[in-house]
Amino acid sequence: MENSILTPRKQKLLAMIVEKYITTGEPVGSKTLCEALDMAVSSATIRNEMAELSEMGYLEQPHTSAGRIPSQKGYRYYVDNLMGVYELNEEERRGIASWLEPTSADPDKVLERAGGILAQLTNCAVVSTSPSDTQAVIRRAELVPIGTHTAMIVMLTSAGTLKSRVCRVDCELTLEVIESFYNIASKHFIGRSANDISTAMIQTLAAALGEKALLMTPLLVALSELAEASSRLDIRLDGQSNLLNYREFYENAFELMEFLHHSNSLAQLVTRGRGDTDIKIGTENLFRELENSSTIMSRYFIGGHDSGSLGIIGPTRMDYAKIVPSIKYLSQLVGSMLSDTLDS
Amino acid sequence: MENSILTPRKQKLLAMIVEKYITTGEPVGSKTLCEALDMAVSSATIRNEMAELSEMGYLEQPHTSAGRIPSQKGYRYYVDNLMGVYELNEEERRGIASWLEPTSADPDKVLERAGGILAQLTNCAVVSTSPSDTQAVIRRAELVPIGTHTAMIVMLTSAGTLKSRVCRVDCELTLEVIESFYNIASKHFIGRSANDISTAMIQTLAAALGEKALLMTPLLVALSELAEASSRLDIRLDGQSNLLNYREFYENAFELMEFLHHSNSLAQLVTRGRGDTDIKIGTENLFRELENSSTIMSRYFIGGHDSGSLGIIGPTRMDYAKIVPSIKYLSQLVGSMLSDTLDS
DNA sequence: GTTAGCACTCAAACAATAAGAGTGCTAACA
DNA sequence: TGTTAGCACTCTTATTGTTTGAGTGCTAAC
Repeated sequence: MENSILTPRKQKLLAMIVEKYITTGEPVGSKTLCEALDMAVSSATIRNEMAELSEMGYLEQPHTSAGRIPSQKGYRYYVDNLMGVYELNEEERRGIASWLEPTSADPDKVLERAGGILAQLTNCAVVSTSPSDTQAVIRRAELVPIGTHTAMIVMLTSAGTLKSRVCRVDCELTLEVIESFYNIASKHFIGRSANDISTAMIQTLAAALGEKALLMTPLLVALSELAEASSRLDIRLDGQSNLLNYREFYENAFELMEFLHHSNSLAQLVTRGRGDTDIKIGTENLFRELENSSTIMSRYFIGGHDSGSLGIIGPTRMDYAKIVPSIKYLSQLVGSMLSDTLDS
Repeated sequence: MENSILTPRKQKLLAMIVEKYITTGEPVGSKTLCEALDMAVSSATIRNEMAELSEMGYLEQPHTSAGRIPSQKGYRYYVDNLMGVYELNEEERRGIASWLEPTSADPDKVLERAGGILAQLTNCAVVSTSPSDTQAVIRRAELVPIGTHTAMIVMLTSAGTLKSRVCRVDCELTLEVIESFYNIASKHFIGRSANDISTAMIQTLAAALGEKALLMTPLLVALSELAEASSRLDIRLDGQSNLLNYREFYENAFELMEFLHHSNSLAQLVTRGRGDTDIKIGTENLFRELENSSTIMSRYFIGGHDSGSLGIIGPTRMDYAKIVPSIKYLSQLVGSMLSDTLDS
């Protein structure tokens, strides 16, 4: 981007400050830097440079007599221009793979396992979504009688999501009712995209049924609820408690945790990233609750199609250089495992 | 129980101390008690009584110059003998009911809603289990082809739990394969209790299949995994973040949260209580992670059958007198709602 | 452009003090 | 015998002042 603005030495300093701060969590001062530095340059010079970096907005100071810590802008510059693209070595790759592979082929199980691994690897909270497919259509809709007045409605989409709901009808579940359920389902639901099912449509449908409507309404409502549920993202959350280990979250732990359990917000978070792997730092996340957090979101692909997300939420002070390749590798692995089972 | 040991005045004092401490969170001293007390008795007398209560193990002192707080034994005595059985008034009952009722009949939705309400009402973490039935048998087992080599196996039990798993077979999913799946399923799975399906049984089954075994094995494995999953309790957790608001959990927040996400432990917790509503205080919970917590677990009944749990986890310093009736009422409400839909 | 040196700032650590809460004990009292 | 007043004692908490050390910014010399 605008890396021409920073001299090579400033770049090197900024990188060192970021990396040092990431590992120690303490503001880093000119002396520390000077020692850890091979360039034969005195702490005074470094101080000058740091003063300039501060003025430019890349660093900030908790208080006058403390060292510097990277500002949000500093992290951003580091991530965009300075961060070494660390490659996982063979051993690490194998480690991850051997953890993931013995899982059963089931997508949910794969993601559960992947979430666990990533949480452990990064010490952050992990968010992931089940494979989703905007092209998906409703493939089956079944009514399974549970009692004389109770039925379970099951809906299966072509994307492989299965949702069910138990519902109760006021009259007895006669064969006739069941039959007309199947008629309606196959006529108006099967083959349609789950997004197309609106409450308006349900209402017109019910109206058209005339007197039979009373019996069928709860079933239709269940169907539309299921359609709604099928079209909504299934979001997994793993390793949330990891975040409780970071000082920076002590104060607002409650708010942060509440936020994580609020799946609406998570859905926005997860769908927003464009690009293969998307890093958002601090307020770039737009959610007030995340202003001290960074998120790294990555997409996985099934048979070449963009199908889901895998990412983490952690403190801005995180080891981007190590975490990014882990996420990339893992989401690629997840993608290929799911492709094996789903793409055929 | 052994309430004969405590004089009426000691009982009254203990009750007051517990209640005061519950609301303020501060150790309570003799003077405070004396003021809040109608009995015409001086602080000195109260001090004598408190000293005795301490000696008997009902109270403890954080440090010499602090007031007293109830010990675990003190809480226990309070709960067993002193606690007023507070009755929810009509308004409160209606409030809870009106929050719960508009939910759809689906058990999972009902419990989700109930969990939310209880979490808000008690400011604790809420644990609940879906209706389970030890008598339940496998009712349907279906194979839905997803691709040429991939199938979704769906299992439905008579208790109304639906589980599914995607799995992959090495050969093409011909009609023949599907047919023999149904043969095996209806012969060895349908009508059986999920508990009866063991890996040993799967192995003998596979052995008996001879050369067809290779194709069928992944399907059989999936079936047994599903049986296992169906027989396991489905545990919901709500309002976990509430616990982050209590001072007493600040230090071990991470461990506590980890514990809550460890469903094995939760399952033990939830199944252990005998009796209608079961209160466990501190170390009575047997889990090290809960030694500063109390749990209140209640069962709900569907059509007269003990079917599931609803309970909370919170600090030992909780308002037992108010929480107990809330839980009781709510679980009774849940029971009757679920009976309406499921028992027929 | 770099460096040494120095005065300056500020947080963190420490010690000393004071204030206050609450206790236990004793001796007197009903 | 149970109750009470009084008092010395303990221990926490808050406050204040002091010291220490890290780190800075600036200046003048190289």
